[in-house]
Amino acid sequence: MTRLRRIAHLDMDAFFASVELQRLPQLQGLPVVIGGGKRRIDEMLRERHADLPLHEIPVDAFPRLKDYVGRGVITTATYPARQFGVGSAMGMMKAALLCPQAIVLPVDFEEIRKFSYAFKETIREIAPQVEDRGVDEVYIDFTDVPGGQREGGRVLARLIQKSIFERTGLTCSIGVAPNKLIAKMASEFNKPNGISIVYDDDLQAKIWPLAVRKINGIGPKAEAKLHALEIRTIGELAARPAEELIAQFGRAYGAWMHEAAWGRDERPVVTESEPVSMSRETTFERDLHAARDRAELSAIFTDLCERLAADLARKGYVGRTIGIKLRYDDFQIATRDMTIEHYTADAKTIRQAAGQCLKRVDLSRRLRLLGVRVGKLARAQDVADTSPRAETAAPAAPDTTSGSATALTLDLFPDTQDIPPAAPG
DNA sequence: TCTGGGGTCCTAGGACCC
DNA sequence: TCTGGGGTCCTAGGACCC
Repeated sequence: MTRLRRIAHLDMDAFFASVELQRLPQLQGLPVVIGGGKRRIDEMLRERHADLPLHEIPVDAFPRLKDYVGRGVITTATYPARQFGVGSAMGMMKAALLCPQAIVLPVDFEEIRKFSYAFKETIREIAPQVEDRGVDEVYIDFTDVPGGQREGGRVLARLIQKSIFERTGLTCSIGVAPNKLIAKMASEFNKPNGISIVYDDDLQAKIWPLAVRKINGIGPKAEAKLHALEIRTIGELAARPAEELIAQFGRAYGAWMHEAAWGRDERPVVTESEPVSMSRETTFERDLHAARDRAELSAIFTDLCERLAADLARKGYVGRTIGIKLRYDDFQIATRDMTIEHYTADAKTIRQAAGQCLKRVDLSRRLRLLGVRVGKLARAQDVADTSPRAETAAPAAPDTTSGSATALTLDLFPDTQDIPPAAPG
């Protein structure tokens, strides 16, 4: 029997919300959304109901969307919440209009990581070729796994679903297809807790009727442009000559689009990869101005650098390109970066370089977000010269640890005298 | 009262080198 | 006083994804 290439895409169902519902079964069946602000609602609950275990806290005690104030977006909505039109990436304020009675919970990253690790380990024990696509998604190469060919992959998919449920209590949806592109689309066909098997021959019947936006890699911009060309479905995309798409979208993207519409994708399942960059960013509770809110911004900036340095250290990486990101009140984004001579994971070095970058952007406008990024990463152990000392190693340099905090605070958002005051409003 | 935070990859121009 | 290519690195922005 010839062995077919069988690739699975597995997507956990409403992952963030489902994880919470493991601890809070009394919310089962209710509209619940995860996301939003930085307040620890679960901690508030625990304070107020310190005498009760989590699963006994009355449903009435949970905060509702209509009471929510803040700038967050929804990370995940339970299926009952989705009935109201509430979904991922929607602003909380808009969601509150659609479903005011929905319960709001914050993301518990620690818990999410535990469940993420658990379901991925479960999969690897059955099928070792797993590609990480974030906390709640993976690709799996079924091709050479025992049973991976039976019923086109359905038997193995069922085994994985059952094993994940037994270990975590969570459900997932799986698509199995000849490649990653189709598998990704297929995993959406029978959500939640579904399995969907697609063969090469199913292209016309199952893929071509779908909207072009269903292709992983066609986003809102490309979709709008395709619509302007009267291309709405994948079939309509496939009907256009590659040359036309290349003329419209450029050599690489146009050619890729054409291949995607014909269901062709040879990308392998990549089981290991190295990070390219790490970053920390934060959206302020209210827009801030470099001159007027200098102290506040400075403190936030330092905190971002320190957290980023801690991330790098914890994961064992150093980097050479240090950059900043701003989002202005009109949502326009500006980035600046610079590459330094020596790899670093040191908070002060990062802050110093990022401070240089800040001097090169317009700080007269109100800011909504500030971010710090380190790129050009290398493993700390692979780079000889990475200790914080090495970066500033003037032989006789005095230890400036105690005094430098002040110096760094002063040099941040420099020359603020030159910055015109913010427009009134 | 719209619109989070963490990533990847691509493009394109300029510097600089051979 | 005119005119090469190729290659790599750096930087800024943007599309897209989870």
